[in-house]
Amino acid sequence: MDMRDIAKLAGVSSATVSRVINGSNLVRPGTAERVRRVIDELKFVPNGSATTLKYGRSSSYGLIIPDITNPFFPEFIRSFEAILVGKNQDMLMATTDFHASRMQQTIHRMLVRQVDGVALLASEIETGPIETLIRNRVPLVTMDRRLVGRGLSDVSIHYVSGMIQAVEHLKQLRHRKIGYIGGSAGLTISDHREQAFVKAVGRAGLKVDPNFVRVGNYRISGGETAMVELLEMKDQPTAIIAANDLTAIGALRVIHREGLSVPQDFSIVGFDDIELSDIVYPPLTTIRLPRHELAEAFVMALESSAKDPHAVGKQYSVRTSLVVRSSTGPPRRRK
Amino acid sequence: MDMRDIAKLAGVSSATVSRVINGSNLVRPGTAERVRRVIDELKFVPNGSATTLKYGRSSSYGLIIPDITNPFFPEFIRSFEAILVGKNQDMLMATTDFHASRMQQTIHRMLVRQVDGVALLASEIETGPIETLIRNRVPLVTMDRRLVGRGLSDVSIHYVSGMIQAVEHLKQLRHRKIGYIGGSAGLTISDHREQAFVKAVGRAGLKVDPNFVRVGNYRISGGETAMVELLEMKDQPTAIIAANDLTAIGALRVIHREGLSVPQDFSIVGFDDIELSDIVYPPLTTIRLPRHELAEAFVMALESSAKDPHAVGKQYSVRTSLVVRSSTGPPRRRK
DNA sequence: GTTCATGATCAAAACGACTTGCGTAGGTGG
DNA sequence: CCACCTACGCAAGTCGTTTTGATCATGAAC
Repeated sequence: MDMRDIAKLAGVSSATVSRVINGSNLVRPGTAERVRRVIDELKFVPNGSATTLKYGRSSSYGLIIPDITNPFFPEFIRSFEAILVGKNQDMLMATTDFHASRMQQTIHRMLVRQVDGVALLASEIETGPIETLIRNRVPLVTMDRRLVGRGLSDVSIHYVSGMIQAVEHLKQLRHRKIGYIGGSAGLTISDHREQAFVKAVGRAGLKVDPNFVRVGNYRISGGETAMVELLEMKDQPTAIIAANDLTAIGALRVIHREGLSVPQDFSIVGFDDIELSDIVYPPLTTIRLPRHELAEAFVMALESSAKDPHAVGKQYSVRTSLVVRSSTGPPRRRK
Repeated sequence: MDMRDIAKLAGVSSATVSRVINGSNLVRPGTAERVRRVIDELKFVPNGSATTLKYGRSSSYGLIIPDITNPFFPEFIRSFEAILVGKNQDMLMATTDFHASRMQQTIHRMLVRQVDGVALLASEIETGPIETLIRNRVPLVTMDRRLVGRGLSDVSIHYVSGMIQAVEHLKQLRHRKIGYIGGSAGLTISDHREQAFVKAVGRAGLKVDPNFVRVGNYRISGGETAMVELLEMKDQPTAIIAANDLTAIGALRVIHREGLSVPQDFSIVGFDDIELSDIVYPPLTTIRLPRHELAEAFVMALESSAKDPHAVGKQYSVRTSLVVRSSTGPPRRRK
């Protein structure tokens, strides 16, 4: 069943049917009504691939994330999709599971599908895939890469703002020795977060003890091993900021397992503010990364680049801020 | 850039390029190599919409879920997507957020995109959308609806098997009064779970006290309110089975908040076995719903229906089984 | 009653990949 | 040297929608 069938049954040409569907005002109301009735009756749905073929645009965006199991992403996706639905755009989602080959494959599939743009939230970005996109004039929006170019925008996260609030908060509680458990080594995103920590501590007039800075892997397990290491040290921090909430939760678990308590023995600050952070015990003080604003920035960037793929992209920024819950408090006076 | 450009540059015809891309053996290796080089150099990607238009199939499946924020779904999606990637199929994901209008819209968009089939994991299924799909000969696979037909398959979850294990486990621990916190009222999926509970309790030779059976909403909040109600009763169950893990976690939180402990005061059994259930304190004994097998069943059903959309679908089934952790134990002798 | 404007509609071309039947040039085997 | 095969080229047609310049109808103005 195609538009011509509809046209025949409604006694018009396929051009008129097209006009009705697309809301052109060059059709008499009566004719439009007649056409619409036939469409409803036959439950006709236009063939999108024909339109895509004609226009070279599919009214869909690709979304690439590393790991949908990290609760941060579903919360982002929900906002992202909701915004797109409102604009009659589809979402083609793919996860890389941290494999470069998956990334290549994914991008290829998105090109085949003629997506109007790609949102890339995976951090293990190599130049190859990016070039492929640029070459095919598909706008790309990255996260926290801080590089823009033709058809290439970036949404960076302003870690420092929230980090300063967090350190300030801990300082007021009289913490002086603040530790940090980072993300996976070798990712620029991990560097950014750590730099923000260092900067914030410096601004608070405190010192960063390199021994108190550990690496993690953005997952619970990473927080656990790092915390175990910290507990083995003679000199220990009294407060710990983690690169994300899962890492903080990992630290939390180890602390509890050792019979210690939060925030009496350690104050813990997470990062992201995933829903989970309000559920664990004690509810996590954390630096909130607003998912909805992030999604909005991505969509805005995608749209503006899709409109003019030739233009140079923009740099967007999303601020972070502290959410105080119960995992932070004054340090216990140690012996 | 299209196939003809490649053809020109490689000094062959577009037919040969097509043959190379699709791996026909009617091309001399040398020629194929030459063509491939040009493709790589120009980073040419064939236009999928042209192919889709020609063949009426898009090599992509739709996936509709109610709420991506429920950790059950990301874990499912990961498996589902991984399987599809292996088959060179794309996934078009959409969430309904429990709105019927979103569902309609979503299905319409999937029809426009010419998906080869739809996996519907949302429970608030009305007949309208389903009919639309069937009318357009798009295979549909539902979850736990237990109805099949032309182009309509179903993957049901064998709740009873795991439920019997759970009740048996509790019985051996000497629990006699087992409560149940269900899912949202009015969903067939909630009925199935509750029926499985009733059946399992009956088979264990125990009785179901209607006062011990409460409704929830598949979220933490539902588990909380139901648990509050249970705690207000004079006669209380010693063990509680929940319709899903989030519900169980909600119950857990209330119990802790009241200064009681698990499993000393209450044994708690969840359902699903989301990753979270191993993270909360105490780690949750739960009835595992194997996500990967579920995803496999869905893909299998989709493929078989896509191959022959005219045929009557099949009924698939996925078994559940108990995972014992630390939230269950012998009941404390009460005063 | 003719002309003109204008609004409504039509017919045909275009988008890009793929197939297909046929043709052909070159090479191989008998 | 004939027959056969292989590896391609060529050209046309297909998928369904949108756009275009053209055409038709209607009514108003003269």
